[in-house]
This record gives sequence, C-alpha cells and structure tokens, in this order.
Amino acid sequence: MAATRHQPGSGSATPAAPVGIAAPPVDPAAHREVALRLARTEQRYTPLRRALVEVMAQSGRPLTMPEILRSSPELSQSTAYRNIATLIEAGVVRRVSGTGDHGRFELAEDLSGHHHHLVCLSCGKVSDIVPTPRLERALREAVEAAAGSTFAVIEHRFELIGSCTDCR
Amino acid sequence: MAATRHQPGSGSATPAAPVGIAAPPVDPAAHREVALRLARTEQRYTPLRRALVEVMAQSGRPLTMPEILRSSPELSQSTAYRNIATLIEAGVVRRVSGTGDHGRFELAEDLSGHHHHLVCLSCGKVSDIVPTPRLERALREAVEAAAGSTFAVIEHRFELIGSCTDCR
DNA sequence: GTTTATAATGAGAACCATTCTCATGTCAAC
DNA sequence: GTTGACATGAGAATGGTTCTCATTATAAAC
Repeated sequence: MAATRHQPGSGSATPAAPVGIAAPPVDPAAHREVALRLARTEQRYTPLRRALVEVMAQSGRPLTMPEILRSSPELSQSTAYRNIATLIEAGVVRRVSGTGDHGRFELAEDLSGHHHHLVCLSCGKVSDIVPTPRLERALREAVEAAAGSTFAVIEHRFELIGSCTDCR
Repeated sequence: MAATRHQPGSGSATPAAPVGIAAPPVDPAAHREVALRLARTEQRYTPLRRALVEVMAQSGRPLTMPEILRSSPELSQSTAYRNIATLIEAGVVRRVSGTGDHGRFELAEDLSGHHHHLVCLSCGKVSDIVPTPRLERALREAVEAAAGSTFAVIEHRFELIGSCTDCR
C-alpha cells in the first residue's frame, strides 16, 4: 500500500517505504483543494471522505473497493460507495476500468499528477506510469494524428497491458 | 448498424449504406477462420454463433449485449452470453470496457483489422478508428518510451474520449 | 449551551449485468 | 435410428453497485 509509481525508462524502481513506517501524509494544500471542490457541490469534507482521499493518495495506483475497504475498515461498504460517488461528482476522484469485475478508483489527475496505467493480465493489478517528456511528446503526436474533424477530443487514455513484476 | 469506421484526418466520413440495403456479407474466409479457431477448442460453429459473428463484423464498433440482442432477436440472452464467452475463449471475440455498466464486444483485431476507439462521453457509444501510418508511428514511439524494464508489455490500448458527431 | 435543520452514516434490501443450472433439442458417427 | 456429446432456452443464482430508511453527527441560529 506504500506509494510506488513507475518511472519508465529508468529501470530502477522507487524503493518502497520500510515496513511499519506509514506513508507520508497527504499535502495539506491537496486537502484544501478537495474541500473546496466538495464545497462547490455543497458537500462537506467529513473524516470518512478524508480517509478515502488519504487512502487513494497514498496508494499510488487505482484501487478496487475491496482494497479500499481493507485499508480503512472503519468505512461501511455503502458509505464508501456513496462517498466515492460524491467525490467523483465533485471532480476529486476518477473511475478507471481495469480487467476484472471490480471498478477501480483514483484521485483526479490534477490532484495526483498526470500519468498513465500498466494493467497486469494475470493478477489484474493496475499501476501508475509517470510519463517522461519523450512519452508525452509521442502521445501528443498520436492524439493529433488520430483526431478527425468529426469527433471533439476531450482527453485520451493510454494503457500498457502485460504482466507485472510480481507475476513474472 | 451499418458498417462505418472513422478514417482519422480525412474529415469526410464513410457514407452510410442506404436504408433497407443490408450490409455486405462477411468475408467467407473470415468465417472459415472462426470455424477453425472454434474447432481448436473443440467447439462447433453453430448458426447462432455465426449470427453473433455476423452482427459484430457488420457493426464496425464494439456492441453491448442489449445491442446484440436487438439486432438478432432469435438469440436468447443466456445463449448469447454463453456463446460470446465461447467465442472469447476461442480468440474470436474481445471484450472492451466502455463508459457505462454494459460490457462491449467486438471481433478480435486479427479478424477485424487493427484499430483504436473513440468513446463518447455523453451517449457512451464507442466507435472504431482505423489508424493512419502517422498514428501508428507515434504510438510505437509511445510504447517504447513507456516500457520500463520492470513490466513485460504484451499490448497497448489507446482511446480518445470526447463527444461524437451525433452528440454535438 | 440548547435547539433546529440539514447532511452523513450504516445495515440491509433492491437492482441489474452476467453466469450458472438443468431439462430439452440438435448434430454426427456408427 | 441409436447413442453420446455438445448446444440451447428459461429461469434461478451470483455479485458488484446503488438505494432506502432509521439513526447520528454537524453547523448555524438562537
């Protein structure tokens, strides 16, 4: 559950936090921004919603509902789903479709940083890729090449499918 | 339901078939290949499975189960789901995740041709993009730039999210 | 500090896409 | 035409997600 995000091309993974040491707390400015967005939709930033944001911020990858419930057992399932929906409506959280039958949730990109996804075919896990300038350049070119005049492009998804380190 | 696939960059959409004229029949060679793949998994190419392949081949975009059932009402729902599963196992059909809660199904790329997807945020429809060489070049570069040493890449997904012609 | 209005919570029921069950139908080989 | 194996159809079961409603927490007004 420690924050680990792939830096492609480097080959050296970010070292995981030592066992027993909690991941660093979420930037207070991010919390303020979340509170602001909830306020815009007339919602409160309650302790449980705060807990959800913490869990997602510290995971460094999109989480399924079972994973979320495991890391904060004080949440009842219905409340967790309802609050995720609230956070999505406020533009704080994004739903990502993975491989299995569970949806996956992560913080919106403008809170967590722009990134893409690695999807593991065997275990279904999804991890983040923090893009290099070279990757972003290539993707910008791809979007331009793909965008016809018949479709208004708002965003793009780029995902790598394969098998992750644990599954090899 | 007529076969229409976007050719990006051209700006001129493929004209739809006149109303009342059926879409062209599926290439017999493709049917033979499907039969072969089913035979490999010891499955028969029944008329209902043939109907499913026809529907998917002629739609030119990934279809939801309700859409499939609407275009061939002779299929019972359970049989349709079971046969789609059989076809997926035989490597004939691929499941695509769209926006809504319905899964979407399409023929495998080696039967329908390599392509990417446009996902409409308002109506949820998914249409195919037949890639230009320029797009493919950019994507190849992107995959190379993204592939670190820690993840074995098997394939990649590239999707454009926005609003389609009908929804603007 | 108490009251009051409103929103949030929790347990469980409801919903719905998908899968499973089982009785029946169909096909191919002998 | 008998036999055996697979395919089909109707409906039940499954499971992720959403809804309901009674209870609790919160913020503002007094």
